[in-house]
Amino acid sequence: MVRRLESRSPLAEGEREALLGLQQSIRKVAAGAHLVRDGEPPEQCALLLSGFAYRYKITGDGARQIVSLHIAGEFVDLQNSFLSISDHSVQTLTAAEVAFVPLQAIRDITFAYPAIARAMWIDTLVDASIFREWVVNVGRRDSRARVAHILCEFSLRLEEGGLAREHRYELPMTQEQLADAVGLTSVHVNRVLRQLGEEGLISRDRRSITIQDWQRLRDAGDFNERYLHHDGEAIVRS
Amino acid sequence: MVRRLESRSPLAEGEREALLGLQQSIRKVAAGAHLVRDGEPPEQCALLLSGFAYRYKITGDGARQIVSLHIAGEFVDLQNSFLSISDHSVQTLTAAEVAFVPLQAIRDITFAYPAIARAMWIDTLVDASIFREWVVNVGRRDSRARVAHILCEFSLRLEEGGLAREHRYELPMTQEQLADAVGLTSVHVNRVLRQLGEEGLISRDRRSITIQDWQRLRDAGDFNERYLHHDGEAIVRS
DNA sequence: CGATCCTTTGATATGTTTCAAGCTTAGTGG
DNA sequence: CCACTAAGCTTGAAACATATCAAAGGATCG
Repeated sequence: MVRRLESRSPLAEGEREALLGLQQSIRKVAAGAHLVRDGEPPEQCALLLSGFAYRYKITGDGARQIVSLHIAGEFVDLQNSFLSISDHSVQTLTAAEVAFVPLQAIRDITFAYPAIARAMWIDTLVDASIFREWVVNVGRRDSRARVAHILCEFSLRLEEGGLAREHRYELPMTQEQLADAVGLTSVHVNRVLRQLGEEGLISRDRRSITIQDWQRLRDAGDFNERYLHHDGEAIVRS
Repeated sequence: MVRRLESRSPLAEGEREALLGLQQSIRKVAAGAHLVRDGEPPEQCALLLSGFAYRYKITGDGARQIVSLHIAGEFVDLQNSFLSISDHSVQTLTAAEVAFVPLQAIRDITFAYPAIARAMWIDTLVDASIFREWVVNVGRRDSRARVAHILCEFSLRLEEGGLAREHRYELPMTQEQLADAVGLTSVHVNRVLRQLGEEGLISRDRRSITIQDWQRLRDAGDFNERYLHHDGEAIVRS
């Protein structure tokens, strides 16, 4: 599990063992549970073993902006691991299994094993790349493109994680949550989804999404997967 | 110079020397020069010694979104340092002095000195925190709040860098660039700036900004500096 | 001092939100 | 297992914020 994530960057030998030996407690948490709370000092670093979670911030007038979505196999919390106060919250979207590792253990292991530090660092750099793309999505694309873009992103990430096949996947988000991820209203997201359906780009059944025409959805969403840095090629070797 | 940046996290002894000994070439570059180009493999890591730069992406229909602004003393390029293809471009805003360090040297030094790796990692985590805040800014705040927010952010960051005093600073951006940073039109940014002026929150003279009423601008921009992680307290010690 | 880039302003167009209501689905307790 | 309830989805009509278009006025730099 842990290793799967680290496969982005060159794995070492003894380091895997160190990773596997990390002190951890595995817990099942309910949907809607908070893994990180804005304003509190992080104490644990959560790794999602199953389920979904999202990262969000609340504005002064109560609006929510979701700034990222996380799927099984991802570290939810390296972003906070060296900052003493969280600047955002993380909440589960579904019931989930989570491995909690004490932050101190993360700090120790990264200090002792440069290759592990590097792998985790790279993981946070990829997160940052996705944040940048989301700034663009929300800042410069119209509603149709925003929704199409995020559907493309989820499709690729879920397939990479083995959670989708053939451009079909379960997306356990309400339309309101989707709206909060793309900076729109749930009402408008609903209209856009309908429109994408009518155009034959996607079809939906409850929370399940099927991308019927990948190429056209990709175009509609101005989607280029480079920012996901998925291909092993995208990562440095030395 | 280099050390100043590293002061976020615990400085070590021999490590400073290693940092200062980094192979580098210092060059003056003109305004508008590219330090990083989208789609190309990064080869150097640029540290801004003076001047300003911004990070941006272009959408399929040619719109630009600026995803971050960088000021003297900041690493422009750690974000790419372990990814083999850049997912965005970086361009100078003004004439600037830049120290270029070969990426390989960065990779080597971070492998050899865990404390340096950690300091740089933290630097990229703070960048990521700012990206998140920008997602919120552009996704969930109206035009007035967006502009007010970014003016607050610049004020604090410039003061932190010794480039502003008393809430007064030079902001070497055109209104079009500002617009591309907040996801609006330059026309609309102009109107908002005028309005903020009329309300007595700011005053402008050419490219110089004076925040006349910090508290009210802060409120208008829904600004909370926590995400900047400026206070040394915000960083981990062990 | 001429030319170009930037700023400013007005009028109109448009995309998205807001408000409101009806409908469907999933969950819960009797 | 059905009935009830709450949550989420869907749709329409009107309001509003921001974009677009257009043109004039300033500033800056050879």
